[in-house]
Parts: sequence; structure tokens; C-alpha cells
Amino acid sequence: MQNKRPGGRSAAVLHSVKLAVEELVEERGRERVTIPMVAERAGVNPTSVYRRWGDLQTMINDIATYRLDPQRPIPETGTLRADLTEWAREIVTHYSNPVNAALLRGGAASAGETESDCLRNRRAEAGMLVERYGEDATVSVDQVINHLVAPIIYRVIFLPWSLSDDTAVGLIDELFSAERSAAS
Amino acid sequence: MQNKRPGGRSAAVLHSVKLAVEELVEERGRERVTIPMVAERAGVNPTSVYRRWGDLQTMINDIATYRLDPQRPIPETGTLRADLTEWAREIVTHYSNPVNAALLRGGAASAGETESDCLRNRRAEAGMLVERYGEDATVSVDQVINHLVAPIIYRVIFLPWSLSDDTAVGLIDELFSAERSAAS
DNA sequence: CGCTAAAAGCAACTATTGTTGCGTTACTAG
DNA sequence: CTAGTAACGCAACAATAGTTGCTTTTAGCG
Repeated sequence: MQNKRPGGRSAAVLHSVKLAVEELVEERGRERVTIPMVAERAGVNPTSVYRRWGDLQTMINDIATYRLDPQRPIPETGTLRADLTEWAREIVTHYSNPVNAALLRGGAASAGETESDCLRNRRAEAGMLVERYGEDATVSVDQVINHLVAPIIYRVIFLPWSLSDDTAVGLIDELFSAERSAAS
Repeated sequence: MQNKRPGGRSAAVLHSVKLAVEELVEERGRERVTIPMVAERAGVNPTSVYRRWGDLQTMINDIATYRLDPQRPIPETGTLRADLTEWAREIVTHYSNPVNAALLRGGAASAGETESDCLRNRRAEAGMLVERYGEDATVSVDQVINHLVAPIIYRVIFLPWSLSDDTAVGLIDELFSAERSAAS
């Protein structure tokens, strides 16, 4: 994706490839998408795609990783609980979009092997949120991963129909219910 | 996989294909395994594979689904907590094997689209365990999914190095810690 | 502007994947 | 044991994926 000419034609190509990947992954599932297909849909020469990304794996992962903008503002309401609630709702909303869900499932397939992991940014954000409150934090990062992130992601991947708007708040309620100690 | 001649040569083919898939998925990750590759490794004609399963997706999913025998005995110790502990340890152990982890990641990729979901059996077992104790159950199936299954599966897929022998007991401790009410 | 080189396009090619028709093997029912 | 047929193997073929060398366009910079 790094590119010494980020503007003009390159940008246009990138944009249309992105769009094509998203459409195709949603339509057919990641497993049934190929580079020639993407190139045709994007109105771009397959060679350009091969040369920029090398293979499908890399390309889709790359596109998936940056779909939820890592630069976006992170909730900052004053309490950890409210921050996490806001943040979790955002994630649920994001993955309620079938495109994003499909990209996540694709990312899961290559999670063990490649460097790029499409949830890396999410975990970094969780860390920031908790650490912001230092000693006052009543839950640990591990607890956030285990009982907030994991259930959401699990459901997105395997039980997408079980997600609803209040999935996030339900999980938060449980997470904070017992004012549990921060041991993992 | 249904086959009107389950014995003899067919069985041998099935067995060697299974083995080949497991080896290759572990070696190269599911995304980089192809049917011709599997056939060659198995010492079988590619045509046989194409005719039996149709495509890679179906084949791998089929093989992954039955790797943790659905017929195996389910823990029955007398208390829900002990049963779940035993059961969760089994799952962690199972997925600590890189072959199984790789197959799971593969299954995730096609979870949204196909009928066959390689965790279906796991969820059925969770239901059985909890329902066995009826009203006495202090945790709900949903809680087991959210706070026991989900964290394990999430870590298998995205953070395999973070799994250890006591991951299961840690999660069980948290699940039962507050004698939480069985609301989800 | 006008250079320079990075990135895109094109075309010919190779390699791999997937299909089909047909002969062969060998499982299973009787 | 035998007949019937399901599943396998083989070979030729078709379709698709990926590579390479070269030309054309054009972003970025003085």
C-alpha cells in the first residue's frame, strides 16, 4: 500500500480497487474472490494489482485493516465504563455492516500467519482506554478482551444474526456487574 | 462425504486425503492450499477429490467439522462448574494443536455463508451441559458462549500464543466468581 | 513548464486449476 | 461367487490465474 505517488491516478486506482473488493467480498465471500475479478470490476489492469500487493491475501487484509479508521477520535467521556460502552457500540455497528463482517472473517483465516492482523488496532484502542484511567480502572485489558471484544467478534464471525444494538451494553453490564477485581 | 460405499478403497482415499489436508493446512495455512496439492500429497487423483467434494471450501470444512468427535463422552462430574471446566480444558487442548487451530481459522472464513459451521457441535454441547442442571444452573448458555467459548475461540484465532493450560480455569473462575444471576 | 521516474497499461506467455468422457477397479448385495 | 454399479484413475482439454518485458501515462519536483 505504501506508494511513492499517493495522489492522482494511483489514488483513483486504489479507490476503485477498494470498492471492488468490498463489493465482491460481500457478494461472494472472500474465498470466492480472485484478483482478476477485482481488477475487472475496478476497471483496472490485473497487473497493477499484482504488482502493488502481490497476492489476494495481502490485498484484502490491507484493505480490511484500514476500514475502521485508526485515526478516528476515541471516546473520552470521563468514566471508563461510558468510554467502553461508546467504543463497543461503535464496533458492533461497524461489524453489523456485512461488508465489514465478511472482511473480518477473511482476516480470521490469515490471522495466524501474516503480520497484519485486522484487529490489532482494536486491541491497541482497548489498551489506551483502560490505561487512561490508570489505577482507577476497575477492569483489566484482559477482561475487556475476554468479555467484551471476544464475544462481539465471536458473534460477528459465527453468529452474525445474534448481534443487536444492545449487545454491547449487555456485555458492559456483565463486565462491570460485580465490580470484579482486576485479576485476569 | 456421504458415500454409498464407505469401506475399502473409498475409505483409504478419504483417510489419506484427510491426512494430507491436515498436514498442508498446518504447513501453509488454509489460504494457500489447493485441491491439486492435496491430491498429490494424498497420492490420489485430483478428479476423485473434485467429484467427491466439489470445491476446497466444502472439503476442508467437512474435514474440520468432524475432527473433534461429536460422539465422544461429555464430562459428567455432578456439578455444572466442574463439567464446564473439564469441557473447556478439552477444547483448549484441542485447539492448542496447530492443525486444529488452522482448520478453525479456515472455518471462520466461511462461517457466514455455508451451512456447515465447525463450532456448531461445540455450541450444542454447551447447551446440553447447562440444560442438564435445569433450574439449578447458575449460568446461562449465553453466558457460557460469551465468556467461555468466545474468549477461547477468539484467542485461538487471533492470539494463539496467549493460550495456556490454565486459560480455561481462569475463565471459569471469572464466570462463576460473582454467582451472577442468569440474565444475559 | 519540463524532467524523471514511479506506477499503470498492454500483450504474449507460462503455470495452474478445474472439467469431461471413458475405461478400470473393486465394494456390496444377492 | 458373481453381477451390477459406485467410486477411482487417466488423459485430453478448457478455463483461469499469475508472470514478464516493454510501452505509455502522469505524479511530483525543481
